[in-house]
Amino acid sequence: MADSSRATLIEVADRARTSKTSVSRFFSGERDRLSAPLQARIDQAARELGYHPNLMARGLKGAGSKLLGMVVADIRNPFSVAAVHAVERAARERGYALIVCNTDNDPEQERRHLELLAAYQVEGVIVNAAGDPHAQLHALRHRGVPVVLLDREIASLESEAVGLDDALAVDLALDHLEGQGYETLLFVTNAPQAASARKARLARFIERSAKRGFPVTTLTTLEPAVLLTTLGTFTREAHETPTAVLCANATATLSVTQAFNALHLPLGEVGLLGIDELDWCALVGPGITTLAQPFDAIAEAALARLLDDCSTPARFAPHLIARGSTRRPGTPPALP
Amino acid sequence: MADSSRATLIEVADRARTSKTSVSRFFSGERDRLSAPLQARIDQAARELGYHPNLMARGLKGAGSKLLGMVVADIRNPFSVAAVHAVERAARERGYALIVCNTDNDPEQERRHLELLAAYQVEGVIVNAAGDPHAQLHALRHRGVPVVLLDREIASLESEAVGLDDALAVDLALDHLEGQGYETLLFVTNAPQAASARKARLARFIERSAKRGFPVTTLTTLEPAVLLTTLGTFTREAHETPTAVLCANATATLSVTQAFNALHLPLGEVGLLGIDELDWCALVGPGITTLAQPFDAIAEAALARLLDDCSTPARFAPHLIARGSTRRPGTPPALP
DNA sequence: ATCTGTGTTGGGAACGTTCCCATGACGCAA
DNA sequence: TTGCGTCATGGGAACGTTCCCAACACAGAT
Repeated sequence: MADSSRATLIEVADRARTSKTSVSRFFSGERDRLSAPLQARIDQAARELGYHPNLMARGLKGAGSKLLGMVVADIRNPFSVAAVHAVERAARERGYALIVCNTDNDPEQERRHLELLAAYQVEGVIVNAAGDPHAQLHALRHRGVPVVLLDREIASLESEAVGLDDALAVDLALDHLEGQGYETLLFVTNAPQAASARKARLARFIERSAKRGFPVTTLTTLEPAVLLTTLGTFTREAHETPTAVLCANATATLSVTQAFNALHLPLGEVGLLGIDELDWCALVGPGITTLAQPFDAIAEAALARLLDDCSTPARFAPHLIARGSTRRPGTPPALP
Repeated sequence: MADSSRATLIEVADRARTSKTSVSRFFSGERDRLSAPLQARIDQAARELGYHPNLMARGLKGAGSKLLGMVVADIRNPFSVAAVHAVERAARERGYALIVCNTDNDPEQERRHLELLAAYQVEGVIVNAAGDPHAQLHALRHRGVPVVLLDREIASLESEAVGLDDALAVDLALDHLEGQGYETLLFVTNAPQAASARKARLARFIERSAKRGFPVTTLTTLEPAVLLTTLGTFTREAHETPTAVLCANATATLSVTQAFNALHLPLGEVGLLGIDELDWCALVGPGITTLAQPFDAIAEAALARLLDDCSTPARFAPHLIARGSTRRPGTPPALP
């Protein structure tokens, strides 16, 4: 049975003694237009032949490919993993498959991948941009393929971005750190470059810090040597007031934690708060306080924009997970 | 310019005053069969029209779809992330795109995804199986679509598995732990069930331990409550000899580390070694010793089997990364 | 001068589907 | 009876490619 090597619509039609049109209808949701006996015959014939529609052929002839594309800047980044997971899940629930492409932060790869996705007639693309491939994105858009930007904006397509509310995230972080008694703050991020979320967070930090009248200290590299010396002098110079470090994202949190380790900085006495929750944050020393992103909501919103193009909210609030790294010695645990 | 909304082969041909055949050749690697002036004309016409081949159409007409499918059991598992990253990269280098599907360990999803991939005419499938979808796999195989199993074997397709050399990994772990002076060992894994790698590692641990004459202690759940009590009594009862815990994979390492934390077990004094390297392993206490998998080699081998079907080695040796968690107090650091 | 080979080009038929339109059959109002 | 919607079905032309085969030109060998 089930010689499934290549059953086609026509073979099913022949076996069910009907026409390809009817079989096509049967498999593309117009089943109710067929009489009961015919439906039964088709169903049986298809089952016997192990028939499954060829989605390439379907995609060719105008009908939707039921494919979505997702381009991520670095799939090993925990942020991307969480995002991919959430998006895949949301897509699946809507009957779409997801082609995931990784660019390793290479704009050239990004361009190539976008062209590839276009070539596969995807019905929508979610981009976590590494560069600024506006040519490719506009081409897609112009073809009628909707595009949603995740976490990183691009100047020419600003309106379509979905992601964390960066300003709010920084505000929450500062409120928490201030509430815990930290006064001198250092903001650490990897080079902002084209990544708009990093830029937005950095800008907000500078703006808010200035407004509070605190000295504004930022570091925009994760280069280990620089990080070590900066962190070293920062904590030494400011040691008369409680100091803390705010990390702009998962990558920064990892590097900074490594630096804390190398310098034997006492977590908590020197505060540490990271944007992005990671599964090891609870494990290091007294635990690292983080702001977690609501990925399911973000993914859901991205798909809604893509497919239903109802304009769901685009910016989401993070969730504070308070741990020991922002509890100064002798201070009671923060209330939940 | 670049009204790329839907340029087709024929439009390019018309504009270049030639035939679709020539344009087709130009875009499918037979460029050198065309005279230089013709090539130039086609190139210019295509560029002006912003033409890109429609891969759906190409995939339809027998020619390869240049698509590969990958089904992973849990994309949030660091193992899967590393595997996906390596496979995507290797695939890209060979000119293939990768559809990544996540099953969240649900056999039903797995079946669905395999059927989906078949429907997209993928040219090969890499499966990190959650269940035992042998019907779907055989159907694919029978259709001429090669299948490679990653990390988890399936009884009926045993020959095609690629992954870590589980027995060797356990042996290396035991050698290292023994060399560091640990005598009483506990092996922790999530429930083996259908996951053959877990089973293989567990079996090897039992076999080797028995051969050495040590008591064989294993735990096959990561349920926090059970883990805590087991770990507690294990370290208490055996405290006259140096004890250590061996974790079967990344997930186990995470859970066990959490338990160590909760119980305030001193890392190193109680040994800890995990199979699978994780980016936070260097950060927890004195660092956690791990056995890293050579993902690039594994991915390369998987693709080689898939596409060139040369039978490259199927089992790979892990790489020991010795850290503080397997260094007993008063012992000098292990030699590299 | 004719034959044969090689290199370049084009025409037409697939591939498996969807979709437009045509065909009957049937029931019901005129 | 005729006329006319409605329902169930089928035939054929797309969709954008690739690939087989034919055609032609031009070289060198006979």
